[in-house]
Amino acid sequence: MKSQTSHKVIVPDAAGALRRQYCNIGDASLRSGVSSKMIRHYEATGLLPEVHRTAANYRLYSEEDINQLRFIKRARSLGFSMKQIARLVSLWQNKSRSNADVRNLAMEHVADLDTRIREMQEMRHALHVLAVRCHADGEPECPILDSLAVEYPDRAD
Amino acid sequence: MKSQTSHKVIVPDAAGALRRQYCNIGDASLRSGVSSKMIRHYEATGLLPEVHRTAANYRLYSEEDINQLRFIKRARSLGFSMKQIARLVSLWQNKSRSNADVRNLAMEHVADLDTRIREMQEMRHALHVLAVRCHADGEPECPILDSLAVEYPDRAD
DNA sequence: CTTGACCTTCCCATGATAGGAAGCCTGATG
DNA sequence: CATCAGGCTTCCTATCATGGGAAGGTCAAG
Repeated sequence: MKSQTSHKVIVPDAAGALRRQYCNIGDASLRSGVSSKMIRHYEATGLLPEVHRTAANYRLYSEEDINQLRFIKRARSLGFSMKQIARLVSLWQNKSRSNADVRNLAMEHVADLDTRIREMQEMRHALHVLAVRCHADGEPECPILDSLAVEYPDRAD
Repeated sequence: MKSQTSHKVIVPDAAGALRRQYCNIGDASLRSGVSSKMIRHYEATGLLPEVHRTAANYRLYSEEDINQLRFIKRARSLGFSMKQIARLVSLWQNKSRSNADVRNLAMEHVADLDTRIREMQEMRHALHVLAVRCHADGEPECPILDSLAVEYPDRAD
């Protein structure tokens, strides 16, 4: 069985002592708010390091690992992409990072959010204008459908 | 070869006459603004009917087909999902539809947009607050990372 | 020893879109 | 008529973040 993986294996002898510091993926999930599925996925994509394993191949998470999961969780809740989060984690762990780099990353994401918010507000506005023009009286006549069905524009967007 | 498909085949005899009314997928794409890829995809998922084919199995699009593509294109640009668009198309083609149904569908989507806009505005706000607190002076000290790295919250979200 | 709750890996699905390969068809040119 | 470009066909793959589920191994309590 996979003897050439790089993570350290916690041998049974040491299990008693180490169980106090390490927890299984289920507990890591509970304590971080990240599902076990996603924890494994983050590991597979390199966002998380390969953690320790028991002799039975169970993953073992340290406090530090769990803090990293929480970091990722919070970054996700701010809408950062996985790629951005990978950069954030790397900055976080780099003691000689520049806070300017972090802020640039954040502002890049803010600009991205602004774009998407604006697009959705435009959709929202257009739709709402159509909806208030609709009598909604049970008749087939409907300005919303009429607007979608305009015939003339013979050009690609 | 696939003799049991349901679409009508335009036989070569009729080709001359029908070429004036029908166009290939590339032209349909240009005239509707929907990529050929997506036109085929919409057909595969049942959003579009199976169109006519030439004897060589090329798809042929009528004016009506192209209008339906434009309808879909505009609904997409308003952010409706494919499922919602399927409902919209079906209402559009139902001459005894109720405009109340259409407006309900639209308002459902408006509510959805509102939710997503609000979520993104909250992210945007939180991030911006952090970003303006960051000196961005090249030092490692960074309130953005600090905020992501808070240690205490030992609970699932 | 059995049982149930956990863990492992592997595969599949979502939704809308795009890229690409391999092969056939068509129209225009030499 | 032969050829060549470009358009068409189908089929497979990828994206992004997430989750569902199967088949099988592990562990602790009874």
